[in-house]
Amino acid sequence: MSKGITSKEVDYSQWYNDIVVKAGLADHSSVRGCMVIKPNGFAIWEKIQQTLDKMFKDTGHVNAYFPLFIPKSYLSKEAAHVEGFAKECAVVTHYRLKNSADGKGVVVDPEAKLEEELIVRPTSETIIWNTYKNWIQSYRDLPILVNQWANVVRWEMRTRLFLRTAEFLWQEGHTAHATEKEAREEALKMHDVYADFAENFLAIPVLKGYKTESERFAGALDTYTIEMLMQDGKALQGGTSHFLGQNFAKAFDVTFATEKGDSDHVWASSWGVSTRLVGALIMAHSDDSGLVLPPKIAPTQVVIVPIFKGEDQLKQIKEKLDPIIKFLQDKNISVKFDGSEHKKPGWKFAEYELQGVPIRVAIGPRDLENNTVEIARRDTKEKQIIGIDEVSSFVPQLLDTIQKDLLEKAKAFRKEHTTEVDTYDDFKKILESKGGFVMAHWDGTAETEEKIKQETKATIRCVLLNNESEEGKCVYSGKSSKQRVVFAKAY
RNA sequence: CGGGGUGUAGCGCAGUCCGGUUAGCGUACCUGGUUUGGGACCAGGUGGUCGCAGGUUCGAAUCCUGCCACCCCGACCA
Repeated sequence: MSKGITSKEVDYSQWYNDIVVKAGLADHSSVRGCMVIKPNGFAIWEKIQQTLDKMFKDTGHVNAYFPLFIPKSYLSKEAAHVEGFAKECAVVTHYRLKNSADGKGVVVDPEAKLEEELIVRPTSETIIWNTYKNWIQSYRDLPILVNQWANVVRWEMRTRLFLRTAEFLWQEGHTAHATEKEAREEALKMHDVYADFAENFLAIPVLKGYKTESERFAGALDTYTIEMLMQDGKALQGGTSHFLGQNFAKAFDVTFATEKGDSDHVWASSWGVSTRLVGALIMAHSDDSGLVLPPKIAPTQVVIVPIFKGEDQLKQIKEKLDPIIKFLQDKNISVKFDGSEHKKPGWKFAEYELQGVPIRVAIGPRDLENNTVEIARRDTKEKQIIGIDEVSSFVPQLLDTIQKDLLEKAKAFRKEHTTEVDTYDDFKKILESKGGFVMAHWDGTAETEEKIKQETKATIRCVLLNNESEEGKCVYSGKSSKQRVVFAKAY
C-alpha cells in the first residue's frame, strides 16, 4: 500500500479524496466549492476532450461558443427549466466596485446596479435558443448541430472534487431539427456516442436507459442516461442526452417554414458530459496504490525508469532506448523517460503507480548486460523480464490487453453487483449489504418512487432501453408491473 | 439554516484543561557526504502576525468577549 492513501476498505470517500489530492489531479481552491484542476488532472480531461471532440465531429457536429452570462428573464421562459435550476444560480447584480469609505478595500458600488440581473449559466439552453431564433427561418437552415466546450456554475450545497463542484467544465451539445423523429434520433445517437466512449475509452461499462419523470432534466421530454457502477456499489450518472421536444422553441418562439410552406416550432436535443467523468475514472478502476488509468485515456502511457550510477550509465541506457522510444512515439504512444537524478528508482515506481501510468519499463546495469528490461503493468502489478528487442512489439500489445482487461474486470464487478429482487425486504437487504444495481418491479408511480427514495435512499437510475417485459408485482406497493427498473444508491 | 468539530511552519499534528525558559514533533524544503533493482541514511540548516479584533494580567497559543473561515452529519442537489 502506498504512503498516505487511506485504504478503500477503511474509508471509501477518504480514499477517493486522497487519490485526487496525492496524485496531483486537483485541490480545493480558496473559493468554496470550487477546485483547482492541476496538470495531472487536466491532462486527463484533455484526453477526454480530444477523444469526444473527434467523435462529435465525426457525427457531423461543429463547435461554437455562447456567453457565460444569461439575462435572468431568459431562464424563466421555460417553466420546468427555471424550476429545476433557480435554486442554484449565481447572480450578477452589479458591474463596478469602488474604494470603501475606510480606505481599506473595495465595496460594491450601489450606483452600478444592473438594470437586469445576469445569471452565470448553469446550462446554456436558454441563451442558445434565444440565439437560434435568429439563425433559423426555413427548413433549409436545419438541422443545427452545435457543441460548446465551456464552464458552468451550479451553486451546490455540498461539493466533492470532480463529482460535484460549484463550477465545472463540460461540453453541451444543442441541436435543432425540423422533425420530432430527427431530434429524438439525435438524442439517442449521442447517447450511443457516450456509451461507446465510456466503454471503449474509459473502460467503464454502462447501463443505457431513460430517466423516470421525476429524475428527468428540467425542461426535457425524455432524458437518456448512461449509468455507471463505482467500486463502493454506488451508481454514477456518467452523461445524459435529452430530447427536448418543442419546449425551448416555444419558450423562445423559434419557428421555421416547412417544405410545404407551413410554420412549425423547431425540435431540439441537448446532451452533455462533464469533468465528473474524471471522478468516475478514479472510482471505477483505482486501488490503494493510487490511480489506475485505462491506456486510451492515460496522458502518459509508458514511463521508463532508468536505474543508473553516474551520467555515463544514464547515457548508455538512453542510447539503447532512444530508437525504441521513437518507434513507440511514432505509433502515437506517449512515453516518458524519467532520467531525473534527484529521486531514487523506488520513489519513481511508487509515484508513477500513484499517477496510474499503465506500463512501467525499468532498465538498469543488470539489464544492459543481459539485453533485457523489466516491464510492469499498473493494473495487476505483474512484472516480467523481456528482451530489449521485444519491447517495440510487446508494449503496444500490452496496452491493448490492459485496456480490455480493465473493461472486463469492471463488467465482472457489475455483474456481481447486479441483483434481481422480488420483495421489499430483499430490496433493502441487498442495498444494505452489497449495494450495486437492484433490478426490481415498480408500479410506475412517482409516489412509490419517492417513498422508496425516502426509506432507502435508493433512486431509480433508469429504465433500460430494450428492456425485456416481464409480468410482476411492484416491490413496494404490490401493484402489477410489466418490467423491472434499475434502482441504486447514487452519487 | 439546524447539530458537531477544527483553526499553531508548505502539508500533517502536539502543546490550550491548570497562563510563566528561546512554541515543539513528523514530513517537505536547502547544503554537504555516503547511497541508488520498491517511497535511502547521516550531519547541519531555512521556515511561525499560534485564524482575526478587542479585553484581563507583570506576563497570553493558553483565560474572557466578539467576529471570521473551513470540515463532518442533516436539509438541498444529480
